[in-house]
Amino acid sequence: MINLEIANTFERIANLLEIKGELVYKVLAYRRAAESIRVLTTEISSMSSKEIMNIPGVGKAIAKKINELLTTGRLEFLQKLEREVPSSLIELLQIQDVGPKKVALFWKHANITSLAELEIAALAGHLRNLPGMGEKSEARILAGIQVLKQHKQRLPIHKALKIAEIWMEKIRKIQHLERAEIAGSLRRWKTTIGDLDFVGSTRSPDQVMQFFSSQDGIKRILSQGENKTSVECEEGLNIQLWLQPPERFGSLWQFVTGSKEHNVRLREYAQRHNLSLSERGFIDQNLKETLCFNEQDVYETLGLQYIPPELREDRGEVQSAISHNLPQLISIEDIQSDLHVHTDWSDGKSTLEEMTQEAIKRGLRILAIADHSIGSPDIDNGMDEKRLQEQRRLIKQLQIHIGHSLLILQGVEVEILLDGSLALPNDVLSKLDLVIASMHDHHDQPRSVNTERLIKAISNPLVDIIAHPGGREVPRTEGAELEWEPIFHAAHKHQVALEINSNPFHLDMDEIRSHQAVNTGCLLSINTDAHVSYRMDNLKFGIGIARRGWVSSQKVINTWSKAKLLDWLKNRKK
DNA sequence: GCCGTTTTCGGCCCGACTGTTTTCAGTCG
Repeated sequence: MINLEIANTFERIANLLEIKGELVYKVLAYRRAAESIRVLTTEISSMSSKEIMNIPGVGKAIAKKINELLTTGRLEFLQKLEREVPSSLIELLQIQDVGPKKVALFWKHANITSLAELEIAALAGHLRNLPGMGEKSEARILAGIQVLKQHKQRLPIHKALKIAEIWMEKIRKIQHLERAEIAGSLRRWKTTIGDLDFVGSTRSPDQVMQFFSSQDGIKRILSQGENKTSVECEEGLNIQLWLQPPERFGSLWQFVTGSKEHNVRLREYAQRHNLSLSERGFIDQNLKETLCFNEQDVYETLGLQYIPPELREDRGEVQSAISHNLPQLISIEDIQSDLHVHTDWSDGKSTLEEMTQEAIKRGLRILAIADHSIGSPDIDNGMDEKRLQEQRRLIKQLQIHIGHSLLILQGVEVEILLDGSLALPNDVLSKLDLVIASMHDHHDQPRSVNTERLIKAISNPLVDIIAHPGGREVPRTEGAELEWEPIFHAAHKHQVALEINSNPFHLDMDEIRSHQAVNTGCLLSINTDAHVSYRMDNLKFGIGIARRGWVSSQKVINTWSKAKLLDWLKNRKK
């Protein structure tokens, strides 16, 4: 059983216990354990019992359950729970404004156990007579069911960012608003975004909220107050605007940026120092306030190192900030090269010249052209020996033409075949400056087969980078199932860099794998995989993943100088 | 159910908003 399955099991237990009406702290304990396990960088099945007990949020009782899951694949506790509480109730928790108490109410007072039954009851007006319910609540629930039925998924980050930028512009034009910023999971660069959060400072909150909720593009107002207003926009996304006066802006921005789990951890730490922390600032036991104009003031008041938004997920960042031990995260300014772009020589839309000009415009020092090889699925004009030679000649000419500011390398994205061999022979690959290997099909093989296939490619001494190792395509497929640890060890041993692909449809490896890879000693490469010149702008998404994965610049070969990178390429061929 | 710079027991983050209520429970982030 893999970590994800174990984490999902505990999440399921938490949901069922919550509906059953179990003590909230017990529910919370299962949720915390589930989340720690989900982001663990080692497979639990390979851990000792002592190591398992060291997982944050895992104590005696949960460790015992993990052990039962690992040895039998089942859990008696969960099976008993499922006999008591219908599991079809869990999906009701996804409805807006429906929590565990309401679910239990519908179940116990109206014998409702599914989404369909709830909708029928709401349409028939049967919910309004339940204790604590009324017509308005019934209508809200019906609206919530409609939203859920529209299959509303979290948006990929690049789409959310586009919508957010439009709204940010609208919001900044509102009068009496002194400052406005993006917060929430978008500021933390999460791969998918559920809703948009904005924060602002003002002394006239009523007027600002009035302006905000009367903007074009709003479908309905979910709630409106002077501190917080929540609307659903026409794109189907919920948008929140939070306001505080300027002297409280820092604590507000910190709070709304989240994550919730990070904030809980931070507030617990504040409490141990006899301070109560909220979006309004700090308050001590004598009710004396400490206000935070800037976000940094929040962490400084607690004596902590400043924690960048991307790390605020309660994955040990507070502990590291206490000991002033946070990593120096990579930033977009550190990047000197893009080592994986395509041109119209294969399936790209831009020419060699256009890609080169774009790289110069972006201040890059090195650009590697890596068109698809023959043998790649859905590519009609994959590169073979002859066309690679031809392209090489043109690259040389282009290099002379543009001078020394940018070094153009000739690479290839060679297809990893089903048996792990490469689609081009070694004597062709050895003439190139850089070799990227990747697999684009047959992801549905068993985990061990996929793993072996990838490791065979990694072991080829001519391979420098493995691109998008898992092959996920958001949201179409999660890609190949892999045993990551042996892959990391092989990549480390053969000094092959693993890619963080910045294309928002890939973002592969993800942040957890990236963290794990670096911990195993692997080198990473962050590339755009741009198929048209302006897509080099996607780099920011790859950087977001790396920063969320605690990656510092030394581990990323794209931050290296020309000399260092060329040295590495030369030496590893030996 | 977890956990400890007052602790192996008694806590466990905090405020905003809504709706159904006459003072609060539920939900959310």
